[in-house]
Amino acid sequence: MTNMASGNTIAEVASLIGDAARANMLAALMGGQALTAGELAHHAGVTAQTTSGHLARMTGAQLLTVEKQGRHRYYRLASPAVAQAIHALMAVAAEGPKRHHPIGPKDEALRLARTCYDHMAGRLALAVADSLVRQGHLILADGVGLVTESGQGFFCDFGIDLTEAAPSRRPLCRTCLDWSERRPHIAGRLGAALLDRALDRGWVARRPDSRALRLTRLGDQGFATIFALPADWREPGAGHRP
Amino acid sequence: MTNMASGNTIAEVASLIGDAARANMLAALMGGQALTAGELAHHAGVTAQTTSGHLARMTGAQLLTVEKQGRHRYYRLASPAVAQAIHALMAVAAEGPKRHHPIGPKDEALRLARTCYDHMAGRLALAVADSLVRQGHLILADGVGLVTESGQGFFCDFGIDLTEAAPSRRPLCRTCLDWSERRPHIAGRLGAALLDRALDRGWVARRPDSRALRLTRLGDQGFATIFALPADWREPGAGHRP
DNA sequence: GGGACGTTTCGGCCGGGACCGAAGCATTCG
DNA sequence: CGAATGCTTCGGTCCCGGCCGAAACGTCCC
Repeated sequence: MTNMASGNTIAEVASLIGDAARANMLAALMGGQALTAGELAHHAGVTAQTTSGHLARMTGAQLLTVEKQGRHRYYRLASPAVAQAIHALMAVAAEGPKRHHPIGPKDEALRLARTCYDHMAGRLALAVADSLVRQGHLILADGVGLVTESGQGFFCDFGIDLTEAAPSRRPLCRTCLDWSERRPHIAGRLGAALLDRALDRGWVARRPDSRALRLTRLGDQGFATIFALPADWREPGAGHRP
Repeated sequence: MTNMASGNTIAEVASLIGDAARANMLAALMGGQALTAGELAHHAGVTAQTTSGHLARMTGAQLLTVEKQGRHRYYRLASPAVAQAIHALMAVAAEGPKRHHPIGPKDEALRLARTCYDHMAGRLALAVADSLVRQGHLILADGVGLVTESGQGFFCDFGIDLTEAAPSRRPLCRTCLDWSERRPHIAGRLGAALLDRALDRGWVARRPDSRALRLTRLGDQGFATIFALPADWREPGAGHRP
């Protein structure tokens, strides 16, 4: 009974995530898009009424935010902190049972390029990160990234303003351990901005019902030239030792 | 019903954490020490039988590890990933309700110096981090830290070998958002090593039943001279604008 | 050996909450 | 306006799991 404070609220949060239906909804929202109550019900595999209750509780606890639009209600994760917590739980869940590649061959598209909350992941994201490091635009070490002098210019040319006086405490460039391969890709504000620009330019497009990203013909060229990707970046092991 | 894989195991993990009694035990273990079943029962405020059940489930799910020693059983967090997940959940729990300093004045010792899983936190840790940055031994930015050339020497002199060819993928220097103040302190392997050395040298000592650290007379001197701490490092706001 | 202590197992109680069917609002469209 | 659609509220069922008392097991000490 020393300091029992703050211990119980983490239990509330965790128990909210600790239900199969809700966890599935949250995992679906890790895609970064806002989803309607109906879509979330579908992801969770429960009826609309049940879903409604779940969503009410999660928004009440500030895990989600709602935005009503016509007769739809769009839900999204309330903050990067929530995404990070879910990510951390996924990491723990993945390391428990010793099945390292049990996910199956089904989702090759996911392994190639997908969204991870608000940034890109998959081999494309790894190739981009490797490339930025190789060109000296980014120093990637020990779980973080630092934008170099030359990087500032590069990202600015690419349409990303990094100077922003940071009203938010959100880190500029975190890294995120990739789920398919085992190497870090770019997350944080920089990661989000990269995804935004790539979507703006039509280099990648979201798929309807999946976190996978479709690499367009335009993007195929664009990434290869601007980021100077190696020819074999689609290969699973590429980039391990340049 | 797109990709429901992996969603349900995170629910299992989260639901394990999502119980008040278990959450209290885990929070207690965030101190980094191994604790006996009895101590954990005390922290959780439930009987020994109940605790036993909880601990069995958590070790079964690889959240905890046990080590039996005589008639005691020592439990600790099974991995840094578990600690990180709990940390992330704490962050979410803290940002929900808008009470920023509700914790109370009681635990001044905690605010001054405490352990956070395996490294130091509190104003002492902040002062150390500030100091290392000021002296150019460390670059702290965007949620990560990089050890500079001069830092390599400094830490080596202090008894920390950083060269270790990293058999573990664990980041050398992560940062961790401090709970009392709002600034980052040093975590990761470097953070753990700093705490170890400080304990070795008798600069700080663990308190019996709390995460708070006691700063010894020796440590008072030691930190001040080796790390060149400013005179006012004990003040809550110190270091904000050097 | 006997007794104290730490921990686990068993059995039973009981409450919270996940779930669904049916009905009630709200919004959009014909 | 009425019908269709998306979502919520209400009422009721049911089961999972947290909790404790009692008792067994293992370990240390005298």
